[in-house]
Amino acid sequence: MGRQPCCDKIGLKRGPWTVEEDHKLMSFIMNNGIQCWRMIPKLAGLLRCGKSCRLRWINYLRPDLKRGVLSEMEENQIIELHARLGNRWSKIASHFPGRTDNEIKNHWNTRIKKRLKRLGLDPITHQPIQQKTQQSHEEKSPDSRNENDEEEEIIISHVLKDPSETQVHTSCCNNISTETETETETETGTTSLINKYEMLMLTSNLDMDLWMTNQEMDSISTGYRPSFSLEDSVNCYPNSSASSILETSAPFHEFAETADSMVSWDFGFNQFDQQFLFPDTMG
DNA sequence: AAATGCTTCAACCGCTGTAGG
DNA sequence: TCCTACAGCGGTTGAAGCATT
Repeated sequence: MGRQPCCDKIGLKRGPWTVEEDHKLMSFIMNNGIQCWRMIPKLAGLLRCGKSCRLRWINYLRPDLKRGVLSEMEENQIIELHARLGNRWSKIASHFPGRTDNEIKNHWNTRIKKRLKRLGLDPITHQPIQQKTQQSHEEKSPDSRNENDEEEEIIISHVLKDPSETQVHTSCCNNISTETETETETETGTTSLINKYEMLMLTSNLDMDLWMTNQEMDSISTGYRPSFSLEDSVNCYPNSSASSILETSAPFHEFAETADSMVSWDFGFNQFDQQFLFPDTMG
């Protein structure tokens, strides 16, 4: 006989998570860690399947998540990594501490894909769509070219570069500006999300000290450091309430200071997930 | 103000590799 | 060795919000 089924799917809740559910899941994980996703909804008093809990934690509740719009540099790095790795979102996400594969995948499908198409590049092969590119260039007289055109050319030449030229890429990314729409249009959503998160943190009776201690101990025992820089997170929201999260949450601030000394950034979420195992706190 | 279309992204679905029984 | 659960992954969906008519 094999294992017990993951969930019978009868009487389980689906759809968007409520604040109460988030609170329950977050409190449980903060205090007990993660050992078996199947057991978590039962132990936490949630009418969800373990898979749903896992997804909610990874994509939304994890305290090290970097919230807010992806930076220009991140976006260009995604393009480069996608050219090298294809649709391997988790691999790509592993290069962006605090970003989830789902987030990057969504960003790719909703923004970058369109951007590349607009630039005359095939989003799958990253090669120019020859006819269209030629045609569009012929249609434009030299006078009609604007700054965006120049910027697009920089991106095209950049994407077509040998992917191994990462160093060149990184420095060149700093000069590439994406569409101005991105910054402002997501501001409202981001602020709302941060406010929700802030409320969750403040209303949750979370043992952050225990959490931080476990993080510290685990990193010592495994030699692994968490992939997290709150400084980076704050940079995403220069005028939002994110900074107030730091101010009102001392453990986070301490964590940020610890994170400042981190050296290695290149590891995946698989490793990240491992650090949430707290064997000493599980029954 | 209402209707319609578009965009975004959280959440689900189904598949795969791995490992337990 | 086989069966099955589990974790993780990528593709897809649909609700909600926003923009346009």
